[in-house]
Amino acid sequence: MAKKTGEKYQNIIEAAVKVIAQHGYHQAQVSKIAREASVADGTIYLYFDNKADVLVSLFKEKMGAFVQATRERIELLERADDRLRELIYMHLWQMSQNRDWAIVTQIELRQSDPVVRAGINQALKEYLKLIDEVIFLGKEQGVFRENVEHRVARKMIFGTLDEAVTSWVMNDRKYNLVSLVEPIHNLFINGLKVEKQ
Amino acid sequence: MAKKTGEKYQNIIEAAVKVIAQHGYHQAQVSKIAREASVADGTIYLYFDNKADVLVSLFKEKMGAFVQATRERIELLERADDRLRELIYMHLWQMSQNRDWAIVTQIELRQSDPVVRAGINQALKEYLKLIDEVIFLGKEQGVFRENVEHRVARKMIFGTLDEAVTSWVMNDRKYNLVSLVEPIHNLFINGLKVEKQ
Amino acid sequence: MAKKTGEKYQNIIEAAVKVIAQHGYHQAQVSKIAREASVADGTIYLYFDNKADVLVSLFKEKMGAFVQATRERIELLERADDRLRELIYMHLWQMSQNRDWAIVTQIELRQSDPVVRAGINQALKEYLKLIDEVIFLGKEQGVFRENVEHRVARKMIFGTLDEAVTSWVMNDRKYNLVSLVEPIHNLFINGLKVEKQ
Amino acid sequence: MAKKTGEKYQNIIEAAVKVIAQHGYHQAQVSKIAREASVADGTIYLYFDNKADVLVSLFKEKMGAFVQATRERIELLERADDRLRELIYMHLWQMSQNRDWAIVTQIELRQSDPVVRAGINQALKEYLKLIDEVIFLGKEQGVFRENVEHRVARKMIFGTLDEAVTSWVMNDRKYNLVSLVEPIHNLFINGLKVEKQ
DNA sequence: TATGAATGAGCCTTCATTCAT
DNA sequence: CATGAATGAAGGCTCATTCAT
Repeated sequence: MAKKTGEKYQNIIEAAVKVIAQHGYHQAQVSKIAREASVADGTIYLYFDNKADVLVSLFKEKMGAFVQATRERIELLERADDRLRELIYMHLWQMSQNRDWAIVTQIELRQSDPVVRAGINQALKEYLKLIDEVIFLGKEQGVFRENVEHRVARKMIFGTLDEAVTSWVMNDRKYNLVSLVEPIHNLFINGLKVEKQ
Repeated sequence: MAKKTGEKYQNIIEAAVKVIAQHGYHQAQVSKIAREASVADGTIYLYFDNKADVLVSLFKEKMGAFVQATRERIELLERADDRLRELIYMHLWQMSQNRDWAIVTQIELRQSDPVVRAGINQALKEYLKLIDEVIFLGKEQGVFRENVEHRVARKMIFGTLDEAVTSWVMNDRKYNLVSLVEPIHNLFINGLKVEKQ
Repeated sequence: MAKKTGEKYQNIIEAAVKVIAQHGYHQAQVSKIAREASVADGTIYLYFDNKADVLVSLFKEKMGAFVQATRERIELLERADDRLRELIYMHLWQMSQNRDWAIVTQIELRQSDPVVRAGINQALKEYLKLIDEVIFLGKEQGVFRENVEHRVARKMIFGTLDEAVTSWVMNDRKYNLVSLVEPIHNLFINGLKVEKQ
Repeated sequence: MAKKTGEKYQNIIEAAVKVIAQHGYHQAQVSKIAREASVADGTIYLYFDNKADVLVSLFKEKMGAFVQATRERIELLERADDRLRELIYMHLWQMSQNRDWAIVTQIELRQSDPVVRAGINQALKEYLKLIDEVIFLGKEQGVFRENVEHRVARKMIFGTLDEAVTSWVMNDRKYNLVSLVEPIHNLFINGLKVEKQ
């Protein structure tokens, strides 16, 4: 039904990101997005099934690019621990590069209704799969412990990065997010404990 | 103006948790909460300023008890690493004990509007402070590394636990959440890396 | 049912005048009047049938005193034109003496619902009767023209005074209302026309 | 935001007059007005900012036409006393022509809240200005006395006409309002006093 | 394809009144 | 007589979606 291509399709998605970032999820009415995209309200329904579809599509498009960029970069590296560092870097760097997107993904889109949430979670799986791959590789390479539960490690990696970005956005991005790459990586690899002498 | 005590006050909060867990945030109308609490709609406004106040109060009450219970338990232990394990345990155990509360806190309340969010974040700070205390203690005791950034560690601990519970709720609680205590604690303490022989 | 006497009865009426003058008709809730009168909400219903009854009683009490005071004063005078001047004077003087009452009667009570209006109109009749008496006397005395329609003259007298007070209240009582007595009386007696030489 | 023109705009205003006249101000819900105008509730908000705006617009539209029609008619006449008679005639005639409008303007709209009142008073000023013009002209022409306070005269003229129409509406229009033109005019011009022989 | 005017379902909150104490 | 906690009905407004042009 909805033609999910074309210049206007992209325009609408960009407009939605901008409007949500600027006015917040609850003030991002269809008509406001339409105005920002310089189309009529009804035109949005030629490209999307409904408002939720706009939000899910937006997340999928952006998240798809996000994951792909990350994957391309980490696959240039050999060792799993280096890949992990690169994944952390890409996550924080990409978020810090796009102010609007960070606000939308960390704050605003979390207010959305169950339908949108379901779509978002679907899109997130691709990213979680990427994280899993790094963990599995690390085990294969003997770089990560065999007895690490990969599901737990995945939660730690994603949960920490997510919390880091949310916290950074909520604190009005007062510090350099990328500066957290090394401390986070260090913590993931070495844990909290003091090394035995 | 609002009398924030009494049996009805508690009833309304319990009713709100139940209704939100059962019907979702966007279907938790004041009248539905009132019916569940066996009071008239107007009675809610004798105890709360408005609907947002119900939600914020609910979170503060529950979160306050959550933090206090956790604090009481961990302070029985000496070592920071044991306290961390107890904190992880209490977090996961308390969430797994109360199905409704887990749904409300991990899924539904995140959809709330900025006013509610602000109140929630305020209440969360107390918990983050508790996590910080454990980290600082660990450094003092020489159990955790001095060079660990406590803000980063705090994000790791909270982010991981939060993600773990969310994931568990979203997967319809198919597994035992408390079984994650040891793997998570192990990961936090030892990190991913293989121990040198 | 309602016991329309006693100290509290008076207190409630005075409280109602004060609250309405201060907060406006639409912000004059029963509970606010009760608090001002230092009684419980329910107590009001021991002295009045309902809220409308408070307002009507209030108007009747005050208007009764208003009319009686006016009547007593004008009956001291012989000539109808002097009585008319005194009536104008009493109307404007009494209103200018009691700020709250002027606001209540000219602005706030006009916003009331039909039931209250009906009660007010009833109470007003006594005053209109007094005006009529002056007109009839004037005709008898040969001071006022016989061919003046008394109903029309009554409307002129009441309408003008009413408009004068309303206008004065709405302009924040910036001028001395009593200074209008002579001009108004003059206009009533002589009309607009230039006297023939 | 509100598009204050078009056929529907007029329809809604007419519907509002009808509904208010028929059911009273406090029973004139937006949905009732919408039904009467054969539009959806929401459509009203395409043409008006809110309910108060409907009422204020209604008054302004009607009052504007009222004043203009009166102005056009009186300006055909030379003498100020003739103009005054025409103004009285137009006031009473226009009111007696439109039963609903008379009820709305004399009874129902006076119950409105402060916001609406403010809008109404603004619109009334134009009419008071017209009355002033007649008074000034009369003085210039030597038809009215120079020492008549124009503000007082204005209050007499408006107050009397307003009271006459209100009284007529409240008495269920049992008599012919226009029959009051001559007596009122006579009273305004000649006053109450008996002419000296 | 594109438009944008029209639709109408849905909900938080107030406050006059009651009645058990 | 007096209290005041509890009741519950009622309505203005928003905004995603449609459809005639």
